[in-house]
Amino acid sequence: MSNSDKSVVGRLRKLIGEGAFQQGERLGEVAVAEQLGVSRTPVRLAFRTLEQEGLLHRAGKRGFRVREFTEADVLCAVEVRGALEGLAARRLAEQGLSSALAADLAFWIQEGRDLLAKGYLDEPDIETWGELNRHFHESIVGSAGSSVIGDAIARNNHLPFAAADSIIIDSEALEREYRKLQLAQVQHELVVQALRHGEGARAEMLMREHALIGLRYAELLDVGPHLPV
Amino acid sequence: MSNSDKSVVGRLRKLIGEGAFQQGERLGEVAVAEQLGVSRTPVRLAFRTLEQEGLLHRAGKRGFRVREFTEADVLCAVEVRGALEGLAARRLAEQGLSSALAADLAFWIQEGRDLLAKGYLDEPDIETWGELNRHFHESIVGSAGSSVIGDAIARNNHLPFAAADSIIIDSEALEREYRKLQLAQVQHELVVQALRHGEGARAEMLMREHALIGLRYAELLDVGPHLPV
DNA sequence: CCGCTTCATTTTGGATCCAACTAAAGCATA
DNA sequence: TATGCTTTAGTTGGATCCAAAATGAAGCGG
Repeated sequence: MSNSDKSVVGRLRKLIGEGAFQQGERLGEVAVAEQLGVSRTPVRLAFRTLEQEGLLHRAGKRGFRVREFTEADVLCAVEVRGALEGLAARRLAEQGLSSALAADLAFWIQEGRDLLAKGYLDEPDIETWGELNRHFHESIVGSAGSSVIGDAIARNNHLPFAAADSIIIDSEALEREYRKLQLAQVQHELVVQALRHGEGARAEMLMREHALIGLRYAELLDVGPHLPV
Repeated sequence: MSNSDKSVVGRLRKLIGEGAFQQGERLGEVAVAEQLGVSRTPVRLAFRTLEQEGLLHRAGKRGFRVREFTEADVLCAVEVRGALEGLAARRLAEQGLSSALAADLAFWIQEGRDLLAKGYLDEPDIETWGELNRHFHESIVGSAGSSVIGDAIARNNHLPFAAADSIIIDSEALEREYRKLQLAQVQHELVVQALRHGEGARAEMLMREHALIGLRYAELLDVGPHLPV
């Protein structure tokens, strides 16, 4: 809420995400406060927030430790997002798309088509895709009839590797990323198709699969064929 | 971590759950601090925790408001738990049950059978069922290979109506509750059966359905037949 | 009469102080 | 030498103080 408060939480989140602290390292309030140049109070507040976000957890009776993540945790966090976004998609399909939402989704679909139409990817496209991808996912989750799902996803997304916009990993291999985004675009369009037809189960499954694109699609794309789109 | 800190969070959680504050009511730090007889500091810490738990949310640029819940939110929170527990069950089925876990689950299944064997329910049984139900669910979620799912469920369970042990609502109508627990027991046993056979999809769906028992089964049980168990 | 600006009150954020508790080191004794 | 107790340093929680920001009201001007 306040500038500094947010900034302390944000800066710590960033530092943890960047691996500035060792996994499992004990964080003392005074040490962190000095490192960030603030007093203990905002750090204490931030620790509570970060604890709930899952980035820190209590170390016995005193202090906090940096949460350590295994590969299994990464996969699990992605699957959790898939399960939750899938739930949102199912609910949306079952309750029926409003025309406003249908138009909204169609707009982001078209944005994606436009982005990919030129047949390759360059640096600024990554940011553009991130934006439209975020809008697309937020439109679906935000229209599921309750903010509870969105909140759960937001909390899960605090794990740095779980967020939906962590698709782009390698900005060096833009050709592979282009093919990945082609697949993502196809999945987006299929999800919208399912939503339009009220196919709840299909929308859910497509969304769950879509969540895995950042993890499981890389090996396919190195050797796989180009998609005819 | 500290007594008072936990107690402030816990007391506020309880107060909010009991509806001591009006939905959407603005909570001032000083007011709450005086009401609880502590200084502002622990209240400020507690507010951050409760915000992350979803019980409070920021009111514009100043202060927090009590989160207001609609019926749709309640249903959604239960479905979220179902989706997450279902995910845990699926993963568990796919990775295979350890013999230790199989024994553990079998134990809680047997506890459930013993509890229901006498053919009716009395007051202390409610607490007993709550215990074994909690153990059963925790065993599954805690063995899914990562604490990420469990954390997400724990955060969701902070919504007072979403937790798995909020099945028992009406301790006046013990006969209906007995039939509800019979169904819950059957579902537990079916889940374990699916887990044993590695039937991931079935385990997931059973778990998701099981989550709805507190919401959607009441109307059935008023008029429905007794189960032959 | 309406709108903008300014001021005062209220509320929150940050810093500091003190007390309580924890963990570890050191000492003594068996 | 090992075990157990005591002491001590370090860390965290709670309270209070001060400053900054925001909200609401009052006053001024168009």
